[in-house]
Amino acid sequence: MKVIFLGTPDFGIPALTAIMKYHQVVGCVCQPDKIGSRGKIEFCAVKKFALEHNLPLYQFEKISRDGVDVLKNLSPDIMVTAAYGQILSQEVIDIAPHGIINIHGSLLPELRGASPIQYAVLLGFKTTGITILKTVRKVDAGEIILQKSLDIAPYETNGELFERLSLLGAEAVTEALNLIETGRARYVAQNEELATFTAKITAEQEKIDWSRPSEEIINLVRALNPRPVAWTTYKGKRIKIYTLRLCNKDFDGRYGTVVECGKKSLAVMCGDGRAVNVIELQAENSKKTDIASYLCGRKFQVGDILGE
RNA sequence: CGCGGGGUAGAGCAGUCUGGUAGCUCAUCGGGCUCAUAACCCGAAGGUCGUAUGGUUCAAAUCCUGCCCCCGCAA
Repeated sequence: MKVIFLGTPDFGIPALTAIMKYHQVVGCVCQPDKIGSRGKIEFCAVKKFALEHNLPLYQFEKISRDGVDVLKNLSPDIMVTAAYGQILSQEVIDIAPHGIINIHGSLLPELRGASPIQYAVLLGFKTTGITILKTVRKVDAGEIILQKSLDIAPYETNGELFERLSLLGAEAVTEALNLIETGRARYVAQNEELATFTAKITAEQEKIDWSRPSEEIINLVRALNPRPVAWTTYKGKRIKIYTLRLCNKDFDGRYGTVVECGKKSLAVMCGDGRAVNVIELQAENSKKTDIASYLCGRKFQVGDILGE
């Protein structure tokens, strides 16, 4: 089939790679270039990939306004979206005879919206997966073509899960395209009553609230790893926290207090009376390091308070 | 020209303001103590202080300049 692929971050790369193998990619669409950190322009993963593989690339400020005619002229059989990042109008949805299918990183109808993978981790889900669904005007509400599930490991980070799901998404979309091409696809409506919604993680959420229970803090930290990373403060300076583990020792103290500080370990009290060990962190102006290295050059003392 | 911080032994940092032959913690190697140890004690090795082998100076990690790389914030 002639396929137009719409995606922006690396989530869609495995899927795009798989699609190229079995179909003709007549166009790639991604979000316009954005100014990255410190004013440099950064190309998104899909753009880099398209350039490397000589795929026709399109970047629309607003696809529903600027892209319809362009994409129509490519006469695709179907369009595939994977974390593209723009809401699609009915006009866009109707461009291809087979419409648009979307690769979504959750088991719909749970976790619709912008951040399904982060929220699966944030909420401490034990299982999640990939849903291939028909794109309709209402976000992530279309009929389901197929789903594949995946167990989430106890301390798995968003980044790790993201990568596994992107691979699973490639498998799933390959199967789905095959079903559609051979006319065997079945479309199953979602149960609207079970739908839950995820918004983008806000900056407000990134600051660790040590008064929360240990498990919740651990989930927050791993949900924000590797980006945008949870943080706390120490003596007025911001420290990013990449990895926490539940501490197996018992301590007393108010939340946010450093209750243990050895040569290679640091434990902080949480709101539920349990402590967590800081494993990986990053000070301002430095790189991410493990706690042992961190403590070589910077000292904490038992009784220090974090987050104030 | 968005704002700011940094590049010093394998690692993480101090020293830079107030120029004067480089220091701390961890790791490494050797030795000791111990029933034993990731613990403790003693000792050793390891750096032309990002780079131009640039400028100022009797003397530069430290002051001035160009370049490279890294990071935080804001978008």
